[in-house]
Amino acid sequence: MAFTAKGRATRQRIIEGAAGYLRSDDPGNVTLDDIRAATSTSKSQLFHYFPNGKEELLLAVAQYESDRVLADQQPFLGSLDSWDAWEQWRRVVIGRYRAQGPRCPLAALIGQVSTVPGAADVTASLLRRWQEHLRRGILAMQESGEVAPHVDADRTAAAFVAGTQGGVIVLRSTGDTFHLEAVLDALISHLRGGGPARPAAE
Amino acid sequence: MAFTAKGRATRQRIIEGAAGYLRSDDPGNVTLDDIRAATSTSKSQLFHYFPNGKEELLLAVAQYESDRVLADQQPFLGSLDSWDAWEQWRRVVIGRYRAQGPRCPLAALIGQVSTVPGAADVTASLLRRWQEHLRRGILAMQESGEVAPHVDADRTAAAFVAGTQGGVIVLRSTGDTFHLEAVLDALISHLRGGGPARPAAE
DNA sequence: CGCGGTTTGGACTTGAGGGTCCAAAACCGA
DNA sequence: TCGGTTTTGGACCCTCAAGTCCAAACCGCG
Repeated sequence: MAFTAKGRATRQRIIEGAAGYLRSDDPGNVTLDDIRAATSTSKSQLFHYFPNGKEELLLAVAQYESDRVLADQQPFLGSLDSWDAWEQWRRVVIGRYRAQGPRCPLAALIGQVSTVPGAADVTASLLRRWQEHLRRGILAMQESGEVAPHVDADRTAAAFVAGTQGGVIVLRSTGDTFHLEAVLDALISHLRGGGPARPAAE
Repeated sequence: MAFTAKGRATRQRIIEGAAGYLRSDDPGNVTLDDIRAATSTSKSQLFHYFPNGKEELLLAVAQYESDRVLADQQPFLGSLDSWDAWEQWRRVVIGRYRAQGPRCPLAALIGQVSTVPGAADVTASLLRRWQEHLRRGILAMQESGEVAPHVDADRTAAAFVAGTQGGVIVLRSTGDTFHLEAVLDALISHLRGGGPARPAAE
């Protein structure tokens, strides 16, 4: 089972080719033949590099795609330490998803392998990393006094994650970013405005 | 093609049976045989009542389920005219989805028929009705002076829709309602706190 | 050059599942 | 009761796609 350099290159080519295929035109159901065609490989190669078949292959692609999701939000996501950075981040997120349109390769993938146990892990891990970046950003803002100290950073980060996800979901069925923008604006403004449930006697 | 009373009853039994089956244990892929088993019908009945086959059947089930989504949030969703109503609504939503757990019959359905054109319509229609209820609620709150008049009701309603969707999505992969609660709290508190981007010179 | 391995091509098998069809049963109005 | 219509059962067909397998090509190495 030791792959040579050539072997590893082929494996990678399969993953990237499959990812590209998924990103191109909405492919209701992906078949191994589609992937074969998109990557100019043979059936035996697919099973050679992914012995557990389609499941394993799609999971690898999902992993690959999920890394891109966060990478695409950099460098802003990594240093949300000023209101300007937050605005930039918002811009990048909206731009990215507007460009992507109703197609979401990751969602499509997860949909196809939702039955296998590993799929949930990929999603969960992505969400966790995403949320962690946001949490750090909020903490940084608190340290520099731009966000009120009583804000629960983790919970607010969770709200951002949920909001973004929801915006993207809605985008998938409506095709426009109105909801995504609305929820991001609401949450950022909420963050600016001093956090949850200010005591009445403030 | 005119169904008698008995026929209509059978058709309905199929829809409800299929919905029940989808709601029960996570059924990766639904097959007509699954539905047959779950509803004690024969193949010919399925095609008799849904001439376009699986597609049409699942779409009908999706429609049925999507009506339930809103019905489950009543009566609160229909009269969000006090902070108390909003809190009750929040409670009901969270309770419903907590009970549902990571399974989302509607999402599962849409996933299966995402290729057929009608599927997007079912989702879009559901989201539109949902948002409209929220919008009315916000307007009512503005009329009674509980929400600042400069809040954009439609946009804020959109933020709620996106947030809720996202919370549910995250719930699907983590299994708990932390994110859903966080985003709902953030948005409600945002609403209470005076809305988006208050002019600096207020 | 020959010998181990890895890599590749592609024909073949297999099974699942959607959809068709016909005939039997039940139903209903006259 | 009778004839037409609706409803139901279930055997059958047919396609599509995952997975298997074997042999050929390739590649490095002594």
